[in-house]
Amino acid sequence: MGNLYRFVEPVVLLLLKTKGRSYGYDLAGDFKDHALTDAEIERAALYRTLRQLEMNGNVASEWETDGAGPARRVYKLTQQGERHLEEWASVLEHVSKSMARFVKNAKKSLQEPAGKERKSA
Amino acid sequence: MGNLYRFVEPVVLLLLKTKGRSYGYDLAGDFKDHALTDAEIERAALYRTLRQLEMNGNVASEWETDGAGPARRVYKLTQQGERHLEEWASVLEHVSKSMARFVKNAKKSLQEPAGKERKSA
DNA sequence: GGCCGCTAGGTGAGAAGTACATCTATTTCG
DNA sequence: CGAAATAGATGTACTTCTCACCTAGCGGCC
Repeated sequence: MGNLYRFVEPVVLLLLKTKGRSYGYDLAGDFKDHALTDAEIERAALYRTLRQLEMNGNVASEWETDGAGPARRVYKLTQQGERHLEEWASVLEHVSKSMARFVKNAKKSLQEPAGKERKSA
Repeated sequence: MGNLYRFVEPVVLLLLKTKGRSYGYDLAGDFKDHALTDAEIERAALYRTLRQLEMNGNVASEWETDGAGPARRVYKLTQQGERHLEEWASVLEHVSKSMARFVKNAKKSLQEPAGKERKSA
């Protein structure tokens, strides 16, 4: 189904909520487990999503220079971001149910052995 | 979540499967009931989706000039289209479950009264 | 007849979103 | 030193989406 930035956003929000604080490279690793798509490709989406989330006040970041390796931009959820996650959850709950309903109907229709869809012949 | 041609496609496929045969304007009416978005906007998506589906051999069309009003381009599902619907069903089943899982986790995380996400203070 | 409104199908074009490649820099390890 | 891992980011061509807009047939009504 492709990458869909729109779906990267809620996952980032949830990961930050459960992890408390994290940074891009680390989150990229977690995405590999949640694995809905290519990890290679998510990277660009991930970094841009994080910055966009910060622009909108849903996360806040600060540089962390101590510890090993290059500096990391560490993010955490703001209160607004938490509300945003709630919104996402309710949107996705609705979408999920719609899809489940669709699947149920599709399966039912497909089961019918070339019946219903004949042209009233 | 916007319009998403990608989601117009499976719904069209299913509608054609259950209705047997139909045309753009008629399908647009059905979308109003499935009502996830603006009916005004779906229109463009719908017509383009139908043509694209035909290009890919998932539906076949013919003009119907009899009956009242302007001519209609009437579509029906091909066998390939039926398989395509099956594929969609299995993709959406998976996505639906992923989303449900996400929602469950999000709710659980959000419930915790400012617990887990503290910075080990 | 002239006009409105419903039915019907369609397109142009700018905005938004996406995919992939590529770049910089720091640190660690052999 | 040079390669690999860590870390953050962007350029850009491409696809998809949105919205406004267009053509045309037919029915009814004044």
